[in-house]
Amino acid sequence: MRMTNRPVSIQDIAKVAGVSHSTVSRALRDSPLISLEVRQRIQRLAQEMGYTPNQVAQSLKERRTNTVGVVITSISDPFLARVVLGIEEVAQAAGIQVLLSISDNDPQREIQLIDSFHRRRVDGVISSTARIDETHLRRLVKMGIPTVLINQAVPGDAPLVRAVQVDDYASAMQAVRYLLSLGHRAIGYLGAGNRPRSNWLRLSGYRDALRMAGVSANESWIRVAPAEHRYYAEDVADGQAMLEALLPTGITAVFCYNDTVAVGALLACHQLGIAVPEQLSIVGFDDVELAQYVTPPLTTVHQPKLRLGRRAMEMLLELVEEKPVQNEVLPTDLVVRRSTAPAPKTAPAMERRPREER
Amino acid sequence: MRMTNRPVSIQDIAKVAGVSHSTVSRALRDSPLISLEVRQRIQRLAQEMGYTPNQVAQSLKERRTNTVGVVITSISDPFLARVVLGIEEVAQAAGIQVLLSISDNDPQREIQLIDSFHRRRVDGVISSTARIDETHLRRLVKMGIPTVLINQAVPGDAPLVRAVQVDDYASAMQAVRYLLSLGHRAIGYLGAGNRPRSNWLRLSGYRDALRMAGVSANESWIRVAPAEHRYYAEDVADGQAMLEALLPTGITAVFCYNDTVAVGALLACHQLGIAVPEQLSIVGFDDVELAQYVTPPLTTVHQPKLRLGRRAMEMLLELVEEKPVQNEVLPTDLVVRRSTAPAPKTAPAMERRPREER
DNA sequence: TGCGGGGGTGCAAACATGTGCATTATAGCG
DNA sequence: CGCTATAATGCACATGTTTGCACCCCCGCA
Repeated sequence: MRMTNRPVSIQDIAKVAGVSHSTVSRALRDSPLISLEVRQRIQRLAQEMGYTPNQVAQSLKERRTNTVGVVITSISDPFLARVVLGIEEVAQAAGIQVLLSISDNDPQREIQLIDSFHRRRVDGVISSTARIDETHLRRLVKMGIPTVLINQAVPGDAPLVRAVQVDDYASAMQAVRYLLSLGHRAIGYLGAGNRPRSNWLRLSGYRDALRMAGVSANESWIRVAPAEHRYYAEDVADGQAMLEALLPTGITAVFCYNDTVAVGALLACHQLGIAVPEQLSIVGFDDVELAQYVTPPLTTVHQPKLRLGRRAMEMLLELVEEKPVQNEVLPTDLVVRRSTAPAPKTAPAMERRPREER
Repeated sequence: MRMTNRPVSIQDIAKVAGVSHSTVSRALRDSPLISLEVRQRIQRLAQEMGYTPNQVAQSLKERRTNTVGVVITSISDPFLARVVLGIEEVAQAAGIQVLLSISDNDPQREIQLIDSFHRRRVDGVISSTARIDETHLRRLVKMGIPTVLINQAVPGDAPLVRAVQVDDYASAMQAVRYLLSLGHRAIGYLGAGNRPRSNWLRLSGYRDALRMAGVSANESWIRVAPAEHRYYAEDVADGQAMLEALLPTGITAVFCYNDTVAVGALLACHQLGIAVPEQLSIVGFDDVELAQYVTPPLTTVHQPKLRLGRRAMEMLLELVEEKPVQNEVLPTDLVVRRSTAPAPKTAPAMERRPREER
């Protein structure tokens, strides 16, 4: 029946108990300096009065907030959702709070977010935004905020910045080699220009796999969605449009930047009456849940999304504790489902037959 | 070239400028009490020294943290992802930070999270967890924390608790009536027991729609996944299993608790060789992105997910400002895609034909 | 010259907590 | 009986910021 709605402080308890606030503070932390009797009385009192320690005061004193800032480009991207889940899991276990912020790939906003994190004195930052530029990183470094990057390039000279990654280049290469092993030669690439780094790495893996197999490069097989596209939801539409534009080149398979683009491609095939995988094989990247549920289920490169998130958080905690920590590269797997098949004997999938009406 | 890595405070600036820290504080907030000359000099100095105000100290003083806690059951649920996006959007615009926590539908953990929010002195809480029980709410109320619930029941006696909702009952009714209008009579229901309230409401809408159409109730048409299932990802498997169990009852259509369950049902049909919508019509709920991308695209009840999130945050802000705020119900739409068709003339979809090999 | 007033600045308290040090009381021992 | 060691508690300061109030200085006016 308190009249004021101000939460109770140790001062309030001290007044009731007839001791000083220091005694209460010590009693609540079970300090042996306080006699057992008083300790128990105060603890009971705190319980009764509904005391909850004020973490902002503690943070001010301890110079540590037990929070980390997490920047992601989109929360609708199922890849990032899994990563965040991994981060959250470790964070909760360690008693630290996640400040989640969404940047929509807007550099302007990213700067604001980083400033906001600094004002709030987060203990560290995890970034899984696609194109953090050097400027932001320098900002973070200058502020002395430990930072872990997920699937991003790590600058050489930054002492408190680490990264967990996946080998985009090698993974792409493995995927394309699998298509080659199925007899495909005319293989397309559908990229995402708004993730410059990973797109470039996957594209390079694709190119080198072809080159090493003796397939002469054909630039018209390669499409990359414009970098201005900022929202995750655009990936599907991009995939559709790019696949349609790619068809006349006579490809028998496509390797896609990610599963979402691949789903777009698949959708275009459905609409154009192209049979997957009989006429066209499709390979994605990420292995998001959706990949299993489309028809046919997607062959794709599995990324250990939960582990990426978990390790990022673990590394960040170690960084905060000033332990030495190394950059890490986690392994991927090619998971073969039903969207890929041996290359058709006949000429490429150019003849469009109208889809049977239902 | 600071040696210490402690961020600069107004004290530090004061020392350099040869004034008191109060003067610096006022100067930085552009107080007319300070002479223009000094004000500008200090502002320039602050800039040079890389000063960033310490928000935790401010929070302590102002008794306001500009943070809100958000509890959701799962981040992988695309419905919640959109809701969170709406929340974030409004929050960022208002300069407040979102503390995101995931409960995995674990009551134990939810209590911990609410305590953690209280310790951190969040200004308010938004909950979109499926089965917050009275206990938690009482806790929040007793702490005097303004709270907005999304798609949850709002207790009558709680002054600082409001809700934004969708009319589950009416929406379900509308969906089932649509199926009835297509000539379906044997209509199944696939539910989710781990969302007791909304599941019950949707089930009731389903029941009443049938009853009002003069279709005699058949309890064997109704399946509800066990309440113990805690993870979002289980929805798909539940949908698959339940549909398979339902088939022998001779239904020609199913209304599903949400799109994810519906996708499970769809998947089961693909595997069992049942043509959708020719042999079986499927209706989902939520209208998540995925609903458009499966084949055939799902007919579903559209929930205004972004708006739910936005309004929740807006209402919370008003609540914090001690303005009067009303509970709200947002409208839904039935969006008809290609997973529904008139009821087949022939007997129900019982004859399973093997799926053609590919 | 003395006084009032106003512009400009500093002091100190407050927010809630933690902790080194001083202080008090008590008991034990020479 | 007095001194010292020890147990138990309070004082005061620190964290970084905001703000009411007091203060100082100078100018103008009587």
